[in-house]
Amino acid sequence: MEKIDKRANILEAAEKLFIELGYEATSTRQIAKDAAVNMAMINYYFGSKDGVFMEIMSQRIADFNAQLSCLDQGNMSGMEKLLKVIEGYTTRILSNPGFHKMMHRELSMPQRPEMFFKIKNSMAQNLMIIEKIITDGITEGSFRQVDVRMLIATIMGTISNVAISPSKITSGTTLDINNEEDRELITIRLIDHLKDLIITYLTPKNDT
Amino acid sequence: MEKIDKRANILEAAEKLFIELGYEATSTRQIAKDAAVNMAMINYYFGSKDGVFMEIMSQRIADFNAQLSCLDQGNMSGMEKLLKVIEGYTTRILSNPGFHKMMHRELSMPQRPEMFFKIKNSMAQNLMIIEKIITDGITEGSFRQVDVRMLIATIMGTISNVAISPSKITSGTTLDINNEEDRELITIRLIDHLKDLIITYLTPKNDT
DNA sequence: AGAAATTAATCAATCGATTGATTAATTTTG
DNA sequence: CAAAATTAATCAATCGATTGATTAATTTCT
Repeated sequence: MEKIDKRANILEAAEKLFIELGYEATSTRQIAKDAAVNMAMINYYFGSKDGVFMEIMSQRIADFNAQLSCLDQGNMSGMEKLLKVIEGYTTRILSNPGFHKMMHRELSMPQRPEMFFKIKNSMAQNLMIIEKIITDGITEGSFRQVDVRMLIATIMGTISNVAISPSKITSGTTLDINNEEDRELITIRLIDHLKDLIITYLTPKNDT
Repeated sequence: MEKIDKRANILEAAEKLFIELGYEATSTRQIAKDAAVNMAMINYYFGSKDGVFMEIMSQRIADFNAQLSCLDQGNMSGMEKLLKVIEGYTTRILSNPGFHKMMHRELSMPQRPEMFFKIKNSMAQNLMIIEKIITDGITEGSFRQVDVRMLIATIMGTISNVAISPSKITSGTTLDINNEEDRELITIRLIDHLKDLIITYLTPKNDT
């Protein structure tokens, strides 16, 4: 029988190569080879190399957004909401740092405008969720007055930095973000740090 | 007379294209065209496309390190030192966000190992400067006890995020990091934010 | 100084290799 | 048998690099 899903094979092999080599440096021949599939299958299933890329990105982004859209509910306090969202983002992004790396790379080369805007909009959407929570918190006085956009850059930037930068740099000399066990430890450590940072920074000072 | 420096022209045109399109997507033909130079001049002066890229990166990195290596001196307090370094980094990186973008892109594709390690080492060096300041501050009790590496990820990540992400996302709806005037405003805003954040986060709590 | 020799700079043309994509033929499946 | 899936072979286009020839500038020799 050995019925193999060639379509899925292509997606899997392509994602791995795109992450590793980037879009341009990845050839359709290499994708076909790694997927153990004839070259023409790529165009048969996805129309083009671009089609493969779009499919991968769209899937992951949709998946990402779906898992995060259900985080902001419930009658929690502003701080509880914010910490919950941060924890969700961190866990989600660090669960697949390779894809996050690829996404950022793509965002830094606005060559495929369609994909560029898809990523940008996805980010903007997530950003607005956080922005609303912080702004509301400031309005009702439970948060200090801060530069909201810059604070969001701090949150997102910290997560990205841990996900993308060579882990030997970020997390110390021993941990490797590409190792599953280490990644769990890094994730916990990052969440703890962000919580501590946000609580310390946003909690109003009790003046006399 | 009109003696033009073709070598410099090539470097300038190439950097612009590398930033905009990425290494792979930039053709030597386009570089030659934009530099108003014959194709063969690229190989004549730099040996190869890779040679051009290496030259650009090496120059910028050396320049960057030179400008920053002189920041950590003087008999300032730990906090003063740290804020000074952060201000220096921010100013320097935001003065050329395009290059920073390209550097991160390159760091996410370890295809040219030589360049990868050059960038990595440059970053590691800068990282160690900050780490020492923070660690010393913690030891002597002027800083709170925090996860140093993660805090560095926050500092670097925040700066990178502002430099790299589409500015409409980071800095609000009106500012554009590619506009010179806006960039100045963003730089000031980012420095203010980081100072506020770091001071708030690292200043020991005055318990009862 | 001036002719001769040497080096540096520049060019058009083209190389072989590789790219993404397509075709036409074949096999598998329902 | 007909539709879908798969293959090998091939397409034009583009890639980075190199060639041999030509011109401009510099150095050497007398």
